[in-house]
Amino acid sequence: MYALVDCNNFYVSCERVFDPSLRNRPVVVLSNNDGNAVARSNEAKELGIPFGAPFHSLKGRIREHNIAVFSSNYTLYGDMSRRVMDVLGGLSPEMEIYSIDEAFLRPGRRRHSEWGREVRETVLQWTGIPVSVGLAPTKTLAKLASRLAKKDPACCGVFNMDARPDIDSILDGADAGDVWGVGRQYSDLLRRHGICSARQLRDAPDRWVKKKMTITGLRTVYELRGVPCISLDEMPGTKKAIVSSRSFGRPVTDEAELREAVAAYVTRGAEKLRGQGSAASCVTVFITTNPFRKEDPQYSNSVSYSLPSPSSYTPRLIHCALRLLGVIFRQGYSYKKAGVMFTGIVPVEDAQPDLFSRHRDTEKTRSLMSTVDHVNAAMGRGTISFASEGRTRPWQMRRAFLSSRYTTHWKEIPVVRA
DNA sequence: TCTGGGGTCCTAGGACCC
DNA sequence: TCTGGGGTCCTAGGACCC
Repeated sequence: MYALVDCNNFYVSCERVFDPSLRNRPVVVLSNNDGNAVARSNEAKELGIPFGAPFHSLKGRIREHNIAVFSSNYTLYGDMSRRVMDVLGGLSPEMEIYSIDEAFLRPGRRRHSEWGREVRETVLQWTGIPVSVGLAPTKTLAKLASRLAKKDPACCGVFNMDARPDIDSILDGADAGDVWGVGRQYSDLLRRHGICSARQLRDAPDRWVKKKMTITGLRTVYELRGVPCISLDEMPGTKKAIVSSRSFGRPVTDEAELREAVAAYVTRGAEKLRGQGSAASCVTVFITTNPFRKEDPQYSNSVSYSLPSPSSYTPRLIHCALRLLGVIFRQGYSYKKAGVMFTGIVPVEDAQPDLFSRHRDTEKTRSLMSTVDHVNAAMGRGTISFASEGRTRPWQMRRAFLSSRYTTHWKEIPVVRA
């Protein structure tokens, strides 16, 4: 038996915890750079604002309906997520944190529906975040169940598929495209073959599914039949690729600014690398102009370099990335985005040094980086930064509607008035 | 002025090995 | 008429997830 616990409109809910005036009001949260709507309150969904709608296309409706708008505040959402997961961890012996706002759990021995209601109430009371709970014999069905828990107000946020005798009609009522693992492409393909509902997908012939949707698709179908094929992953492994990239707040034409941005992205990526005890043996840098500005000349390029020995030493990685940038940078374009990717990731203790190279991570470089990481963790990110990242950073992303970091910064803590 | 930022897995095909 | 058989590794591309 699996449970999927899913935070309702998570980013919006985080904002609402600290600003009760947002309740019952349409709220949207924008992606990085205030680009698109990535979270919407139910009221905003009812106004017909789709997921991913570009902010600039919403301005009329925002004024008209007095919609509250926020920039993404990942410091806040990340910390609220940690709190929710802490609570969930105490309510189940086994847990897989699946995303910032979802976790798979094994319900205890208690009656499942009752347990589900307790989860919901506890998380709400302890964190202020409303969640939905889907219960089913497989993860895929549990995902579906949590959707249904949200859709039907009568189930009060908990949907236990096991307790339902009418499973066929439940699957009849769900689109095949709403099944976990079926995206746009497969959804279109299935529809062309007359498979529209989750039930039709469940009952499709194995051989056909395997041929069209590979082994992954066949697993999904088995899971719809109640045969568990996807197990709980309690210990997510180390990442195999680490990407750090951002769109700029405004077009960037100057190579010096691009160099600052790339250095800053390397710094972030290298922190992540060290955070999981890894080193990277390959660095990739990419830059691109704005593909939406069709009238502008377009250029994008990327280039990789294999390091003589794996590294997680920020200065070395910055040095390497800036040289790569020099290879692909072309004067005369307006750049919109740049990024850095680390691959060939190995555990630090397995990193094979190069016999002939002086450029290798040593005890000294590691302890320097560890000190920097500790200071930044304790005093806030960027307390120690690299000169090449720049000070003013005019290229930084737009975040015009940012709320406070209520839970992680003393100066931004909420004030209670009598 | 204006459109996000991360990740994973699977397969086919080619190079190469004995 | 008939040109082996079995493997590994790597990459690119395509699908998916949040």
